[in-house]
Amino acid sequence: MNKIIVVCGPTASGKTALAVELAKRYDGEVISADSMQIYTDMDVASAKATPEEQQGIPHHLLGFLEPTESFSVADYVKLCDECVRDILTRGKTPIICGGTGLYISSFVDNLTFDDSEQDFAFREEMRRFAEENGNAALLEKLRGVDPETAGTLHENNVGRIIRALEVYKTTGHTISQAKAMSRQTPSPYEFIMLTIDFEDREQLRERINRRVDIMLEHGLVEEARRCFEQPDRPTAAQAIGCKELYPYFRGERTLEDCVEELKLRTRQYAKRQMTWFRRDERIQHIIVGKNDKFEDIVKKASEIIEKEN
RNA sequence: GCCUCUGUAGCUCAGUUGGUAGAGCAGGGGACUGAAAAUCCCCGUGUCAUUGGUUCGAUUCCGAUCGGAGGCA
Repeated sequence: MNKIIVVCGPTASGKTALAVELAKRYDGEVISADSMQIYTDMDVASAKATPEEQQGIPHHLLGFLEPTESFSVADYVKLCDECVRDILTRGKTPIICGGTGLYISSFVDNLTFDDSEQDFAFREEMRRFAEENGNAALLEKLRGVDPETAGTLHENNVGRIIRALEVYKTTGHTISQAKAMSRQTPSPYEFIMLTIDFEDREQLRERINRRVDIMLEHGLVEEARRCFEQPDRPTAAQAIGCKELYPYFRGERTLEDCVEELKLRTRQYAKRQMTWFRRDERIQHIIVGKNDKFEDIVKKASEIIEKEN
């Protein structure tokens, strides 16, 4: 095996189990590609592989950062690369597994991020500007310095507009230029990319529902409460499975209602993930039929891998 | 039993002074380069409960029937 295996797909699709099984077959180690599993104290909500699920296979980039810390794609790409090098040096197969499309494609495309800083004060200033003058005015501001990017953004996408302005302010070049520069060298690695898809969307819906129920049994409420009581979590607070329970902690809604909301939000998230993975033509789809067992999925994956390698 | 209100998109409801209807949510599709489990964009034909009547024309007015809610006995 001289290629890197990537296992992506929507939440609750069974990526973790598949990655571990593939690691056993191809002498691999798993590198997580998940923006929430990087954190400590998010084990249940982020569905981090438990020691039993890991089955002795080494897992990287899981739970190494305090939830109060912020993190970015740039950090991810750097850390992921370190893991890959390390694993390859030891003669093993890296298996990248996760659902954060941005992280995965940034690594696979070997994006290079320059040293531009994040300027939170500037972001705040721009946010206020938009509130006072309207989103359209903010977009016009961007059009003045980077018409190309401005043309691709909708005025309501304030966050992206601000980011584009921030790049210009902190680096002097536009985000369009930065994008072009970030793609100068293709990845030195070769990848076999797999995603798990379902014949019928209802299958995934059922898996999601079942998984949320299991999370509750595993202490999701207590974990979410810790998140609720520690508000200074920049990224971690966005985790699905935490914020949906806040109305319950505030006494505004019943736990049952919040759990329904959580399932709904998870389904919607899964849909966005599928959109992401559908777009990338390098990704090969493993279609899971209604009667397929885990072994069938592993078999389909192995066939693709053996053909590609 | 009588009276009142009500029956419109999967759900909650607008609306049409009579010319076959539209929001939110859900759902579907899409975008995505430093907080991405986030952020944002696009997509609305449905026997207007059923059935008679009035009318050029009824989802809209009138009657009956069948659901639902409330009130009085």
